Amino acid sequence: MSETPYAELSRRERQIMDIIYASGRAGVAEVQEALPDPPSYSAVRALLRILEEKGHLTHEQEGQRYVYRPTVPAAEARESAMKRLVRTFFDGSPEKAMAAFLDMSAEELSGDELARLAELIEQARREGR
Amino acid sequence: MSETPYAELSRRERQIMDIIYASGRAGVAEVQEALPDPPSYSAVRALLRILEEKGHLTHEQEGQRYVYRPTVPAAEARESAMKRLVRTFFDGSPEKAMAAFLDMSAEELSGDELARLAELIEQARREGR
DNA sequence: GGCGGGATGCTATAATTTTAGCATCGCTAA
DNA sequence: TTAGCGATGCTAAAATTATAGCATCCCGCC
Repeated sequence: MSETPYAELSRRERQIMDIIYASGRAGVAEVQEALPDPPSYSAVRALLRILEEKGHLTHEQEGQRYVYRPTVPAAEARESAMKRLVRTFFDGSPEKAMAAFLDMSAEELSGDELARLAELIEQARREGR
Repeated sequence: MSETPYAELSRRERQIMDIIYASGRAGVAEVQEALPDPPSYSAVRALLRILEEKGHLTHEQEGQRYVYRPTVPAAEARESAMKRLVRTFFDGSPEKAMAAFLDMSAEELSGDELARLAELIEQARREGR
C-alpha cells in the first residue's frame, strides 16, 4: 500500500519534494532558493502547506520557524524512484540500469569506489548461489 | 543547452512522457490505457498535441492513426533522469546509487548478470588508471 | 513600552492544466 | 453510393495549481 504517489504530484509539488529529499529537511527560504524560477515566499509556503495536508510532509517548529521533513522515509521514496526509473528507461532490468550508471560516471568514479563496488558484487555472487 | 526540462512538465504531461519513453512509441489508445486513472480519449489527444507543440514529442502517421515518439532521444532523457535521481537521493554520488541498486535487486539478478557487471567494473578499473 | 524584522495564517485571484464534446475526414463494406 | 467506424481538429469550459497580499504573532532591542 502507500505507494509513494510521486506521479500524482503537481509540477511545483514535485520540485519541492525533490528539494526536501535532497536536503533531508528544509525551511521555507531554503526551498524557495532551491526552486527553479522561484516564486514568492508566500507561494512557497502555500505549497508546503498543501503538501502537508496531502500527507507528504510534516513540519516541526525550530526556534522561530518551521522546518519541513518528508513523511515517507527517504529510503522508501528512493526505492520507489529507482523502480520507476528502471521501469521507464531500462525495460525493468536493474542490470541495464547499473550498467548505464557505470557508463555514465566511469570517469568520476575513483579507484576506491570501483573497488568497493566490485566487492559488493562479489558478495552478491557468493550469497546468490 | 536543451536540458530536458522534465521538471517543467505538468502532472499529466510527465505521466505521458514516462509511458512513451517506456514503450518507445505509442498511439493515443495505448497512452490512454497506460495512464493512471485514465481520462477521456479526447483529453489524451489534447495532451499529446500540447506535448508536441512544446517540442517533446513528434508524431508520424501510421496507416490511419498517429504514433508518437519522443523528440529527445531516449538515451539523453535517461541520462537526465539518472542524474536527477543521483542528485536527489544519493547526494550526488553515483557510487551510492549503484550500491543501492545492487542492494535492491540483488535477489533478482542472475549469476550471469552479476558476472557481466563485475566485468564492466573490471574494465572501468583498468581504463581508469 | 513600543518598533522593526522575520515568520506564519488565511484568503482571493490569476494562470495553467485537464477534460469533454462536437465537427470532420478517410476508409471499408454492404 | 452511402452508412458506419475509427481517427483527428478544434474549442470551450471545469478543475486544479500557482501566486500574491494582507493581517497577525513573536522576539530582541533601543
